[in-house]
Formats: sequence, C-alpha cells, structure tokens
Amino acid sequence: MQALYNYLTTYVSGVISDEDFDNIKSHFTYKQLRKKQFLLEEGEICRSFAFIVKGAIRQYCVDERGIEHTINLFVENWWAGDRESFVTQKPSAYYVDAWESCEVLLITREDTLKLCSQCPAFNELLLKLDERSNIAAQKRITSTISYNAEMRYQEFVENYPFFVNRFPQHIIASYLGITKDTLSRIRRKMSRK
Amino acid sequence: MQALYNYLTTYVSGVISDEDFDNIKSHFTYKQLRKKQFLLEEGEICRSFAFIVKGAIRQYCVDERGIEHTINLFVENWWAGDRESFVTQKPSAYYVDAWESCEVLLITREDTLKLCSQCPAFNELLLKLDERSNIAAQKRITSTISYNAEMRYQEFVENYPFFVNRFPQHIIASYLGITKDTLSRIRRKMSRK
DNA sequence: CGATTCTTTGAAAACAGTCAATCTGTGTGG
DNA sequence: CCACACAGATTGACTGTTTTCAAAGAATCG
Repeated sequence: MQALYNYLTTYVSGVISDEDFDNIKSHFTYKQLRKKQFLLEEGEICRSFAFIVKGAIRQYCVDERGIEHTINLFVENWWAGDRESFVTQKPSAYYVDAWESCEVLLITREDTLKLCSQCPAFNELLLKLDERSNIAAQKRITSTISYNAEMRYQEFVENYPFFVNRFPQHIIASYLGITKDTLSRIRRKMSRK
Repeated sequence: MQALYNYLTTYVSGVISDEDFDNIKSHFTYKQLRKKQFLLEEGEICRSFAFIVKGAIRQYCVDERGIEHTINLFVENWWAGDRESFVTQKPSAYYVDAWESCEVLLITREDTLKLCSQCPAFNELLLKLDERSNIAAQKRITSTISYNAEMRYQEFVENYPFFVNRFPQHIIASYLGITKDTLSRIRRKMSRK
C-alpha cells in the first residue's frame, strides 16, 4: 500500500490525511498475478481496476482472423483494465493479462464512485487520471493517423523507452498497428543509419 | 444557456438547483464564430473550452508537408478545444476552427477548476465527460490499429452517421488517416456491392 | 538439451499514397 | 441570367509501403 500512498501524494495537490488514506486503503484488495494470468477476458465485465505495484500488463483484442491488437501497455504506477467496460459495466471487448508476474491493488467501480464522493483527494486523482489518459490517447491518435510506421516507431521509442526492453517486438508492433515483420525491417533500416 | 441546462440534466444524476445553475452559467461566455474562424491556432494556449450550442467544429494538426490531419470533429452538445493544452496550459500543437458558423459557450480552465470544487454536479459532469472521451478515444485507437481503410470507414459511417453529411469527404478521410483519393475509391467499391 | 518463444528474411501480393487531370455542384458578382 | 471562380469529388497511371506466408535463425528457460 506504500506504493499507492506515494502515487497519491505525487498526483494530488493537497496533503492526504491519515483518515483519508485509511479510507482509501480499505477499498483496495491486494492480488498477485502469475505471468499470462488474465485480469479480464473478452465478454467479462471489468468489475475492478488494477493499480500496478509491480509488473507489466497488456490490454489487447483479438480480431476475426485471430490476430491480437495491443490497445495498451501498463507498468508500475499505472492503472490497468478496460475503461469502457469498467465505466459501463457491460461485457468487455478486450483481454487484459499479466505480461510479467504482477502485484496489483484492485478497486471495484462501486468503491471508486463511493470514494469519489467521500474523499476530495481521490476525486481529484480520478479527474487527473482521466485527463492524462485523454491526453495520451489524443497523442496516440495523432501519431497513428499522421505518420507512417517508421516515424511512429521512432516516436514510440522516444516517448516510451521503458517499454522497449520490457515487451517483445511483436507486441510493440501490434501496439503500433503494424506487423512484427514490418517492425523488424524498420529496425534494420534504422540501425544501418 | 438553455442548451447547456438541458445538456447538464441529461449527464448529471441528481437535480440541478437554480443557484447551482446560476453559478455555472455565470462562468460561461457566449460567442459566435463565423465559418473558418479559429477558436485556437497552433502555438496558442487553449485558454477556454467551448460547449457547442450550434454548429460544427474541427480540430486538426498540420504536418511538415503541410497536410492536415483531423484529430476530432465536434457538433452540437459536444465540447471543442485541445484537451492537452487546456489541461497543461502550454502551447497547442493543434488548430481548432469552425467548419460551420457556430454558437458556443466558453469557459476558462481556471473557472472549470473553480466550478469543480464549488459544485458537485459540475464535478460529476466533468468526470463523466472525461470518461466518455476516454472510451471514444480507445475505440478509435482500436479501429485505427486493427482494421484497414475500408473497414474503418464502414465503422465510421455506422457510429457517426451524423458526421457523414456534415463534413466533406476529404475531412472524413483525414479523420480516418487516409487520403481523399483512397476514400473516394473505397466508396465506389462499396456502392458497387 | 529440447521446447518454446521471439526475430529475421525473401519474394509475391495487396494496399494505400501521389500527382495531375477532369468532372461536379454551388454560389457570387457583373 | 450567365460566366466564372471555387471547393469538392472522381479517376487513371504510377510509385511506394505494408502485409502475407513460409522458412530459418537466435535467444531463453526449464
């Protein structure tokens, strides 16, 4: 829970009282995930969101041809889950699983809303989180519709260097919307320069 | 302001008192935009977000070759602006302009935060807005990285039929990350079926 | 060491972009 | 009312990029 406390203090403007943190704390449950274990499978409802204390998590969907498309990558101090299903409480179109073995803190949708109304600090956290998530999504959309594969990969390496050695190339390729073969060729081309 | 009131009541769970709405109202300023008029230009800080009472607005960036890439399209009862610059109050990388002549209600970042802490209903609105925006962005990312141009266009027509006759094809093409020529060929191919 | 997963590579095919020309519809000013 | 400009849409020929598929080569792990 120390990780959550540290996280909160860096993202919330005011001080967080002991009572507040005790309250927040009480709504989270600790869970360990083995490598490849699912946090969420397609068709399930995303009951809980996961704050990642340790590990790496991937969100992806599978198309009609069986090809996986990586929607999001998450590491320590990020939140993993399917926002859409979490908010609507309807079946998800995505899988979320542990790429590395993980330690996470889970909170349900209900408890999120409860905490939001009880605790201004938590409310502030959620607002900031959503804002940051929106900004990141907008940047990714801009990159995806504006640039070719090579430029997108370059930008990815600059913005998310910590992902590059943590996920294999075929996953990064699917995050960028290209095939592993194309990414391999792009890397060869770039290394020749 | 009636449009704003109607909008609030559909997105907020509780009733909105007259005092609350008077307070909210007082932080918005009415503005008319001529067709092609800029709400925001690249390099400027997005001081205000715009609630659209009437009209259609486009957010786009321009790459080093001078090509425009449409990031977002907005119509009545949506919010227009550059979220990133609005939140960070740093210079924007985007243009936001009126595609049709518009009537909008503007609110500054400062007033947004003020209202948020003063008025739970407004706070709830912002949270829901950010949630919805995140969901829409996630869907768009999924579509862009998973499907080819034809499928993306089909999905676009299904999800946003009201955009199809309101923006010209070359703008819809740039929203989808393809050229107007390709979109024209896709449409011909689809109409033959 | 064997199994598994990840990466690289080549050749052909599919897909999308480029550029220039033409066509269409709309509206404006003379 | 016509002529014209203007913005948008279409098309063809060509180029460039990315995918596909299959095979082989590396790296990792129990």
